[in-house]
Order: sequence, then structure tokens, then C-alpha cells
Amino acid sequence: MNLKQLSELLGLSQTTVSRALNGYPEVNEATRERVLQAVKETGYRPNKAAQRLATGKAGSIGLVMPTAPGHQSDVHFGEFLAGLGEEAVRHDFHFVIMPADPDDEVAALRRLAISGNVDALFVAYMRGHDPRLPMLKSLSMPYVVHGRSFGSEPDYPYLDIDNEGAFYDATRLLLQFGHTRFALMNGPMQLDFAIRRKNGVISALAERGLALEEDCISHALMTDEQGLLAMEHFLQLPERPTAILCSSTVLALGAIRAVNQAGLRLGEDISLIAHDDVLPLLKPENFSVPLTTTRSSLRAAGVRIAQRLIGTVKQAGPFPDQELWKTELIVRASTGPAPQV
Amino acid sequence: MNLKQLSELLGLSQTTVSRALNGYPEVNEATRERVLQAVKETGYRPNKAAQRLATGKAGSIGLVMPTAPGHQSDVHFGEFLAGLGEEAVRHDFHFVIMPADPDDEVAALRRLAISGNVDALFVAYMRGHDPRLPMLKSLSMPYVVHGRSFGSEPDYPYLDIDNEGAFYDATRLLLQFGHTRFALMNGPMQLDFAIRRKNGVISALAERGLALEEDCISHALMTDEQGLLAMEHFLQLPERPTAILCSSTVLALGAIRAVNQAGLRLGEDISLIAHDDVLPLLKPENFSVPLTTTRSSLRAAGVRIAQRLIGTVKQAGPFPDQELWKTELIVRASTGPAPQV
DNA sequence: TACATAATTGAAAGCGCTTTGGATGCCACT
DNA sequence: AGTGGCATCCAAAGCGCTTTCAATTATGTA
Repeated sequence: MNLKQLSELLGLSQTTVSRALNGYPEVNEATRERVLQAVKETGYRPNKAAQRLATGKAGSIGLVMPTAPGHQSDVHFGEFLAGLGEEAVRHDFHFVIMPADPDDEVAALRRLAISGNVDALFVAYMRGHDPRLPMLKSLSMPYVVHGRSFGSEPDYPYLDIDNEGAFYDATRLLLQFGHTRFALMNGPMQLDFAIRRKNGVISALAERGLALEEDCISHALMTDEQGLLAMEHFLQLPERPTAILCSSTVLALGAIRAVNQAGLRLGEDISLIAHDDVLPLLKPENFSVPLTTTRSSLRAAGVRIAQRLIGTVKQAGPFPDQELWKTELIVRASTGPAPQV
Repeated sequence: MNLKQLSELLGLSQTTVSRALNGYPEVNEATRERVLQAVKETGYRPNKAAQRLATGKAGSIGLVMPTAPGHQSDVHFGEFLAGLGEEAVRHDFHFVIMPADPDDEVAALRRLAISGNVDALFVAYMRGHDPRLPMLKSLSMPYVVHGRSFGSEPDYPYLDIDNEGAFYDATRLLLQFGHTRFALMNGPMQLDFAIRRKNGVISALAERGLALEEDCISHALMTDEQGLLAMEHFLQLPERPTAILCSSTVLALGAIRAVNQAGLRLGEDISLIAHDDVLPLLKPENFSVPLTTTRSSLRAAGVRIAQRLIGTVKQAGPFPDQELWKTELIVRASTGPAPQV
């Protein structure tokens, strides 16, 4: 069933039927009713490809999913997607996901944009001096970035959390508890959030005249396995750190296992603060020793970005171009006074 | 830059350029070279919407993502998507993801199909007597189901793992260890895999004249929190089970916490076997007591389904319509002889 | 030399929709 | 009666591509 058939069935022109469907005012209410009724009976749905071709819009947001054989999938991606989806479903938008090798992201993004089947782009996993940024700017298509790109002029539309502030605050708390030996379990080095979190730790320490030793920083994929390895490494250091900052509850999972295996007690021998993206899978309050965290919901960020993107496409703006969300510092049992030597 | 402009630039007709690009044989090799060269220089990309409109195909697989405010995102979804993506990227396919309220899946799937912007459909989270099946059959669009639908005639294309066999084998192992009191921590009751796994346990037990008490079955979302709750419940039972079958390593995570909190030792007081979807996030061999598991890679399933779907669209078939993958039973330290009373 | 055959290219129709630029009829008002 | 305004509706063009059908030229054969 297509527009032509439907209009013939109704004895109307395609024009009128189209207008009736799209809510244009110049069609008689009785006629509109008749059309809507016919749509219900026939189950007619407009062909999206044709709509897109005719209008240049088709209610879709494009995003690139980094993937490759051997490339580990990331829980955070799924959670974020859920947020995007939650908002998109309210507006009858959908996503076009282009899987791409992580080495090919710039090109993949461009292909996606030029292919003409998305109205807007979403970009995540920002890195320092991210090469996608200049490309996006040249594209004349709406986009929103999740995160920022350290080292690039912040003149692009983004939504980010205050990573530096979060880790600054977390570090300060531990300092107040009297800790002096710190370690940071971070995400991959080139990622923007990792850079900022590290800066947050470093600047809080600097205020007390402390430094973060190279030995006490790990950069790794955020899996529990990597957490375990990193923590094992920290625990073997001659000057064992007593305060751990951790970029993800997933990493914390492994880290805590290492702590337990070493016979140490979390919150007493070792204090740990993790960043909590509010993954439903892994609640910090349910850890055997509940985790002190810096919290910001990844899913909420997804919802908000979808709002901005969809709003822009529908010209429902204006939206602020840059948003920086504060995180919450939630104190639970995994942090405590530094152990007396 | 569109086809018309490109062809004018080259002094050729749109026909010839189109043919050159799509690999038709009736174009002079020299001409083809010239066209390809121009494409490189101009960065021309065909408009996918127009292509789809003209051909009815556009290299895309549609899937419905269940989502709603309050609906928990599922790690398994992301992992599966990674598998689909890994294969799709090799064929320049992409996904169209339609987010939909879980109550509205049938309609959402139909909308997606009729919208005319996907070539094939993928469906997961199968339930018993799944209402999407009759709809899919009526659609005349290729599709592959992940899982099966208990109670429906198995005459649809699917890829499933042998859930019943997996849990049958796992149960048998525990029986051989002398366990007699079993409990099952399962996924949501209506899901097909949950039904089959339960059947596997029940039939293995039946062979020894044992039964699975209602008290010893939990159905819940597969999060660590639910795992904790379920295990706490089991441990309070007057006849405490000593053998636990668990539908996910995520559930196991919480379950094990409950075991530890109760001061019991995994692999001695309590034996546990979990199903392992090979989530990179959570490796059973890294648990503090490594987990005995039934294993089947979700991601590999994604790759295979993408192969079948893409192959069908590209007429590269034939593919078997039904595939049932065996799982592996991998014995680690979380299972041991039943404790002597 | 004449004619069938193959190789290469193009004109134009069509995919299903939106939208521009009229038509048409009806009414109120002068 | 004549005019303008309004409410409705429609024909046709156009979005950017593919594909059918036909034309043109090059090649080979009798």
C-alpha cells in the first residue's frame, strides 16, 4: 500500500492525503478524518526512504559504533544507547548505527553523514585533539558530542560531565582522611575523560605538595580483569598506595578482588573511590563493602543528548551548545582514614 | 555532489556512471577508472535514501531495542550488537535501531519493516508463544531470530544455543558430585531460554527421582542485585540448597557476594554453575573462586546471525534455517562434592 | 563489401513521497 | 453584477538514484 493507492482508494489526490497525514491546516477536517480512518484500516505507512528523499529528513540519528574482531564491546556504550533510545522513542526517531573499525572512525562518520540517511550525528569516546571534530564542523549537519576533546577549542556542541572536578573532589576527600599515597586506575590514556580525571587528581594533590607517581597510574580498558591486574601491580609497590581513584565501577570490581586476595580490608587498609556511571548492572551500594563514588548517570546523558539532537532537527531549539554536568560525590564504606603506619 | 553533477563533470550519462560504480560489466574499463578516480577526488557518495527508493535495498538490518524509562539496559544486548557489527562492517551494512517500549514490540517491528528502510530484521529476547513470530512470517522480509519460541512450531529461521542441554549437563555434573538440593537462578520467566534451562534442570533431576521445589527457583532480571537477593533467599531456606544453577555470570556476581556474606565457601559449602555468555566485562576465570560455566559466546552468535541476514539479502545463500549450538561445560573451582551433613 | 554481433553509451521512466503554483467554488461585500 | 478573500483541493515537478530500452560505434565474418 502506497500513497497513490491510498489516495485512489479515497478518491483524493496524493497531495491532499499527504497533507492530511502531515497535519497541514489547509485540509478539511472531515477529509482528514476520512484519511486517518483509511490509514487505520489499511495499515498504510509512508515509505521512509521516499520521505527522506523528498524532504531531506527522516527522523534518524546516526552514530558510529567502534567494533572490530577482538575489539571488546563496552557496557557503557549499551547504557548510553538506552538513554538515547528512551528519548528517541518519544519522537518516533530511530538510529542508524554504522559499525566501524576504531581506526576508521573519521571516514566512517563522514560516510554516514554523506550517505544522506541521518539527520544528525552523535559522537562519543572523545580523545584529546580529536580528529573527528574538524570533520564534523565542516559537515553542516547537526551533531552533539558526548565528552570533550582536550586540546581543541571548545566551540562545538557538547555534553560532558566535570571529570576533572569529580576527581579533584574525590582526591580531596581522601586527602582529608589523611591519605598521602595515591594511585589512579584510569581508562585508556588517549580518551578525554581519562586526561581530565588525571588532571583533577594531580591538581588536588599538588595543593598539598604531593605528586602522583608514574608507577601509580594505570591506563587500561575498563574491564574487571584490567582492574585486577592494575591493583595487583599497585599492591606490590614498595610504597603501597592507600588511596585509590578508579575510573569505573567495572574496574573497581577487579580491583577489590585483588584487595581481598591480598588479605587487605577495603575502607580500612585501602580506600577506594570509583566513578559510577549508574550502570544498572553494577550498583556500588551493593558491593560487599559499599563503594564511595563520584556519580553521573550515563543514561541520563543519553536522554539529554537525544533531546538536543532531536530538538535541533525539529527546529524546536534553542538548546545550549555546551553543557557541563556536575557529578555527585557519594560517600559510602569504601573510604576511611588512612591507616596508621 | 550528486550523480547528476558527477556525470556532467565527467561528460558521461548518469547511467554510465551508475553502472561504473556498481560494477556492471558493460562499461569500458578505461571509463570505469575515470569514474572511480573522480569519485575519489570529489568524495562523492551515493545518497542511500535514493538508492533504497530505486532498488528497494540499502544494506541495512533492522532491529528493535526494548527501552523505556525505568527499563534496565542489558549488557547482553550490547555484546550481541558488537557481534552483529563486527560482521556488518565487512559488508558495509548498517543497523537501523528502533527503540520501542517492550509492550509495543510487535507494532514497532511492523513499523520498522513497513517503513521500507531495512532489508532484513533481527529479533531477540524471544518468549514462549512469541507474538512476533506470526507477524514476521506474514511480512515477506528476511529475518533471523536469536533464540526460539517455546510452544511455537519451529519453522522459522533461528539461531539458538542448546539451553536445555546446557543446564541438563550442568545439573548432571552436580548430581555426580552428590548434590541433592538444587536451586535455579533464572532470567525472566516468560523468556524462552529461561523456560528451556529450567526444563533441562528438571529433567536431569527427574532421572534421579529428584524435583526442583518452587521455593528454589527465582526468575528475575539478570543484574547482580537480583542475584544477591535471590541467593539470600535460597540461603534462608530450611533445607538450604547446596547446588546452584545460574543463568548468567552477572547474576552469579551478586549470588557469590551473598555466599561470602553468609560466611560460606564457594566450591565447598555451595557449588555453583553459571551460564557464561562470554562477556568481556566479566570473565568467570577471574572470579575470586573461578566459576564453572556452560559457555557460548553471545558475540559469536551475533556474527553468525549477521552473516545469515546479510547473505540472504545479498542472495549469497543458502543458509541453514535452523541452527542449534552446543554449549561447552567448563569445570573450574566453584563446583565440588556435596558437603557431608 | 555487406551484414550480423559485440561493446559501449544514453534517454527516459520510475521508485514513493512532498511541495509549489495554480485551480475551483463559495461567500461576503460593495 | 462584480470583486476579493477564503477554504479546499489537485496536477505536476522534483528529490537522487537504478534500470529498461534503444542508439551508436567497433569488430568480426562470409
